[in-house]
Amino acid sequence: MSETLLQDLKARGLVAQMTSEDELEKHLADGSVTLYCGFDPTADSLHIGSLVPLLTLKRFQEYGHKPLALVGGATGLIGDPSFKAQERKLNDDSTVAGWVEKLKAQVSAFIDFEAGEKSAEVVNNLDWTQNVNVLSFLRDVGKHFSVNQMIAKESVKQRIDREGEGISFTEFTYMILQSYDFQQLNASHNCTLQIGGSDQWGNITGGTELTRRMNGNQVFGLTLPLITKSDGTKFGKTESGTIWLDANKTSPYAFYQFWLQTADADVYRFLKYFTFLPVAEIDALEKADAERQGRPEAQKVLAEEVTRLVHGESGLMAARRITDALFSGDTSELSEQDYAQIAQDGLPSSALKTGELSETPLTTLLSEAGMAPGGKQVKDALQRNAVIVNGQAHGVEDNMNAPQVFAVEKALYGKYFLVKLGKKKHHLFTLG
RNA sequence: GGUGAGGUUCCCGAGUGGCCAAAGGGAUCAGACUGUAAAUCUGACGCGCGAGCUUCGGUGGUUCGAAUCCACCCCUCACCA
Repeated sequence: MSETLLQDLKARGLVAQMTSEDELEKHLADGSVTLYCGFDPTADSLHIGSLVPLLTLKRFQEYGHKPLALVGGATGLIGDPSFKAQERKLNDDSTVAGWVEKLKAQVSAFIDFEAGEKSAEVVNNLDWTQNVNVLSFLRDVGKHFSVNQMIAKESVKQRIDREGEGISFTEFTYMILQSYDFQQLNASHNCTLQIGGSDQWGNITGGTELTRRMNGNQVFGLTLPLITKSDGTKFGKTESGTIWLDANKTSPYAFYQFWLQTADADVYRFLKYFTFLPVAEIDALEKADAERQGRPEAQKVLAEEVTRLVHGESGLMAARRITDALFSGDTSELSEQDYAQIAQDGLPSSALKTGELSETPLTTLLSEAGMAPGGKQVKDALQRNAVIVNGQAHGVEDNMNAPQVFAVEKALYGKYFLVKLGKKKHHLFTLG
């Protein structure tokens, strides 16, 4: 690799801010550096918002550095106030402890633990926080923080300035805890770099400062950009909610579809953020797409690359299998095995109880199957003939006609009904 | 503890006795056009196929009638102590 890591990161647009660029460049060139990134347990799975930092740890490792993934067993109990509009509810400690275990496993999938000197490690800040004595913490650590400076941080400013909001001492202290993590990791692992989202800048610089004061060492910080979408909506959410990394919460198929639906205006940027394809290759793809009329290739490349990174080759194959089946237009050509496979691969599916059909309107049936949040949406689709069962469109007149719509003789292979609501939502009903 | 401002349907936010299932915006969903993209236009958007049913922090009350008035309570925020 003739390019340096920092050059690559910059070319990808992955650097938001960093502490003293020249010195960091020199430091990284000097040899293997130990760096860390924290992930707080705020749910039982990470979502794609954490993907950029995770992949960045991996990028560092590929360039010969040693990544530490910190799981916030302690900080997760407090809650990071950075750029949060409101004070958050505290989660109880057994819940957080359970989440910590899940995150550990998830984070581990992205970095290499068998890489000699640069082997990754997972650490938990509860380990060095839980037995700290309040008084010594206040005297040894707290003394290094100026409340004036803390209040001035952009990340808490809106909470302090905004009419009608406030910040508890608990959340206000979060920054000190995170700073303490950096100082501890510097002492125990010779960790000299922290990376994180751009919202973490205040917390990270707090840590570099504390480490300098307590350990006398110069350490560095680098933040990654906030992922934005061209249409201004929040990245990582869809109609069905958050896109999680856990295959049980977001199936590889749904995950693949998420990336496939990326807007043209975002897709090349996302390729740089979320894949390991060389920047030159991405630029070439963009050029090729622009020259060719019609549908670009980029979304497909993005979906394949990211799905493979998160769910592996088998997850990707499953996602593609379903996608090909559902969007090729002609689902009647699918074999019986294909249907069995589709359900197993992650397409939402449910059993159909023939006995209850006469009592159940389609609106209830489909919304309860999870195809729509309420019967109203199904009704709306029915009025537009947008409900398609095994290739046949149905309108409102069939609403109370479930037994006919789902008549056994119409089932494919005697048991399957593939229902399509609108253009993108599919559900497989199985008799029995 | 005191003073002030607040708590409305996913979010923001109007509404101060009937015309309120509750303005407007956002988000979301469906349709048209497309390329499973964007933009645009159309429709939906408490629940219910429907008759209808249940909402405006909570509980009681006034009234023919309450999101709106009264009492008490809970919660949030700001400032002061």
